[in-house]
Amino acid sequence: MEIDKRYDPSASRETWYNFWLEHNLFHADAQSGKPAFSIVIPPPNVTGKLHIGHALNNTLQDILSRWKRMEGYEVLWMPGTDHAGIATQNVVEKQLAKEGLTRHDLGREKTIERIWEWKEEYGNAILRQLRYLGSSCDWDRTRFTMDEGCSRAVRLVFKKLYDDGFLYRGHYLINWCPRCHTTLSDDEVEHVDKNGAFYHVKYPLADGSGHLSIATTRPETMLGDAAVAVHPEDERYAALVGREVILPLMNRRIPIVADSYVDREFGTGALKITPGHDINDFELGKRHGLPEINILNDDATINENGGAYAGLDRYEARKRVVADLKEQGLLIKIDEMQHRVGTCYRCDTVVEPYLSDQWFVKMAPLMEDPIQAVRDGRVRFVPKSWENTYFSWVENVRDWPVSRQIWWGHRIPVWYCRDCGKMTVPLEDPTQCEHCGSANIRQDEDVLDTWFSSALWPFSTMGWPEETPELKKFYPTSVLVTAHDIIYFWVARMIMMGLYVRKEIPFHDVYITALVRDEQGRKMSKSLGNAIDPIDVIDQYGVDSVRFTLAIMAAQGRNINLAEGRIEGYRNFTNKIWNATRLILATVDEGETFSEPAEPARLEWADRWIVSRLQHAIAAAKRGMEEYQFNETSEALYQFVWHEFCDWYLELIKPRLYGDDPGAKRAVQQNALTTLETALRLLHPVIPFITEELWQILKKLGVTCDAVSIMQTEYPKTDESLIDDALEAEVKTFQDVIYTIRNIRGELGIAPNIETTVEFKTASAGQDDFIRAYYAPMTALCRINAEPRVGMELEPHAASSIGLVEGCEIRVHWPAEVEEKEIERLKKQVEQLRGQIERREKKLSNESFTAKAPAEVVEQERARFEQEKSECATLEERLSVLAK
RNA sequence: GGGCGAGUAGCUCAGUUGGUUAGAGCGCCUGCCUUACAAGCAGGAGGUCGCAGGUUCGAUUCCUGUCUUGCCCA
Repeated sequence: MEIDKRYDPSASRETWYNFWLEHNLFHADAQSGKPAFSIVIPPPNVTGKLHIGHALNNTLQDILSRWKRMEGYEVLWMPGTDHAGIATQNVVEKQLAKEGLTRHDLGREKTIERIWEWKEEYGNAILRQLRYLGSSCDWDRTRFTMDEGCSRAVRLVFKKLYDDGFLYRGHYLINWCPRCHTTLSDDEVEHVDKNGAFYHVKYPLADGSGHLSIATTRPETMLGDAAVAVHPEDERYAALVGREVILPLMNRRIPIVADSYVDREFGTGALKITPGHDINDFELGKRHGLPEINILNDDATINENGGAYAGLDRYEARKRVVADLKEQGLLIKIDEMQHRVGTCYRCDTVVEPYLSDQWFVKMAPLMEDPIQAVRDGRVRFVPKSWENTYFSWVENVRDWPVSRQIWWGHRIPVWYCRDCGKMTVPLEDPTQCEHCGSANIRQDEDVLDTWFSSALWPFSTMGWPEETPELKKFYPTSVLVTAHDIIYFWVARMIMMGLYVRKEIPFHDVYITALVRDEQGRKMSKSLGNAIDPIDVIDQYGVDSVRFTLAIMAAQGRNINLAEGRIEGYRNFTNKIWNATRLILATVDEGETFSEPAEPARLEWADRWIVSRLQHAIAAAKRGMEEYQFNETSEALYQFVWHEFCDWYLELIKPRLYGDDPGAKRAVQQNALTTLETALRLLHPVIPFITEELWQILKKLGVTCDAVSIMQTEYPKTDESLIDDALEAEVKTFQDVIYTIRNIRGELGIAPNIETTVEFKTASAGQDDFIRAYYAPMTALCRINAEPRVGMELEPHAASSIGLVEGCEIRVHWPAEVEEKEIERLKKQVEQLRGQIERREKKLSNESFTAKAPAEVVEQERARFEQEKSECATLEERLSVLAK
């Protein structure tokens, strides 16, 4: 039977993904009697494109899902997207701009319609890309944060929070993006280092007796200054506290206050206070009862409070302010300074602290239970160290501003009465004020932060508030797989909402993946051009190779520095599996089947050995899966398939596969095929496509169970009775003999196609038997003379090299001209051995070692020491014969 | 300034009750188109495990300091 010389991953990907879909194999049955395993996908932005981080994250979720299915669980992997308020509205606004329109030209309703249209047409590209990756999500259940069910959940939770007193409206300083025209929560602001200037300015004392020097990086905000603050224990300024200065340019009298917030060492030790435009000043202002003066419009131009500067853009205003100060002789100096500037995480515009009316969620009381849930292990972070990150946020949590001044999203369900001024927060849209009955009401203009709906995702996707079969079966979910950068944004808030709304944690485990960076450890970004596009590399190397690479690199660390070369390396691995199968199949006749197990009597040591090794591989793979050590699983399987099954087993059985004993051939085919089939099942969660393709071929041969797909088969279990430690040790010795002979041949440059004579001067009768028993495979694996020369009393042979395995002298004969090479080789080995002997001797003569180290360690050392000494003596003797 | 990480082969990464000669992939060198695979086979070179102390019979591993570096926060 013949298959192609190379594996074609792209054809395979399409064929088998469609096959799984046709057979509905990803669908989770909420009525199933099997134990449940569930994952909700971290919903990617509906505008998103699959990047390598998604590829990693979803590969791992898919590995877990496929593995658990094979372990007999009813698995739900819930897919979906989030509406990504700002990002999505931006996309459509850009479209409108091309038509010369703004959203205000269109109006709210029409704009939202346009966004829906866009979403329907282009929105779910990323879900198609997840299919490309092989994700076994239950697509029938695909959800969207703005679909009817999720929106209903948002509405209910909002009302519950309001009724319970956890929502309030406040005039607060928030982060404002002047470009997106919206509020950002603290964690949507990224801080970047920028080169700026540090301006030293004179503020004259009101009584004309001199001036105070203040220093600022943002001189334009002085238009809104409400005070100057100094440290209460700062002797330089002690006499000035309580007096006033004249605010330059504005000619306003403002007080000098004392507050320990001020850092005496920094700048001049005197700080201008602008409560309307700096969060620390805002808090300081509250303490001192200072006015909050807002000098900005929402597009970051100066408003009427900025006097002569009204109408200027903030940066233009800065220039003018500085120029005017200079002209008036109030500018002392300008230093260069690096400082951190908050920018919008979506558009990189510098954000402004801005006074605004916002809805806030009171977080501290809601976070008490989430803190406890992680403390007592109801929710477990893997790796555990991420708990620190979680705690550092939840224990210092600030109230959560949930208003967003955009149109795309869940509109805040609050109506204000123009007559009585009270608020109505109903479940259904109202026609009148519930307090005074007036119809003169208006709905809040803002929408909710996208993360508000994301926080409900684990239960809103399962049909809450209905107590659906899905909720009963699959909630709480088993594990959440996500990256560390959204522990604040998302993970903590899901735990909070789960506990608040359902009195239940949303998931048991939180597996935090590493971040994928480029090979130099830099963030992958469009502007650097260092991003690896998963779709590109899937097309280039095949999806299984990409998945295997991500899995084997998914150690529990912080970063994965991904080099494309590694994908190529693991592409070769998939091809290796393909060709191993090809080798066996080539020996199978057309129409032949293998539904019977091999007859044990016809099997040989090599067969029992590979089966024994397989048990170790199964155990390692399972351990890795259970502990989220996907790299361990992948590594163990790679090692087994390539370096044990292919390198040794297949080489060892070739004589039988190609031989003329039909009974032996059939038995070894059976053993090889079942071992291969087991390996395919072990690998399936990681590399689903090639394993399915090969498994289907084996199925036709009757090697497999009769399941429709490898997806439905059982994940292999270790059978302890098949582990044969004695045999494994014996084979290890056999391999050492082969390595020794190959090494000598290689070092001496004896060509592989030249047959050499090798003789074995054994150290015991048992060794004699061993060499004779394994002699035939030795001839095949390292081209040695068919005639065994074995014995304890062999005469020395002049033209030969010596290698030693467990005291047995292995003499490889060579033609005279390699004598010099042999001397070199021996010298190198003797030198190495002497070093080791010296080190060990030192150790053994150290009395504190022999006295304090465990007896078995000392014994082991001593045995090795004796062994090495005797080997060294043999080689030295040989060297002296050759060198004379 | 505070917190959390990282530093192991030329590159990218593994490495736990502390104990042979520290591993893998890629790259490199030598030889092979050996009837599965040149995306392959066989052999080889390459590391004082960032640096300095400490604990220990013994440290890549535990502790302290230090340098470099990444991320988060102020």
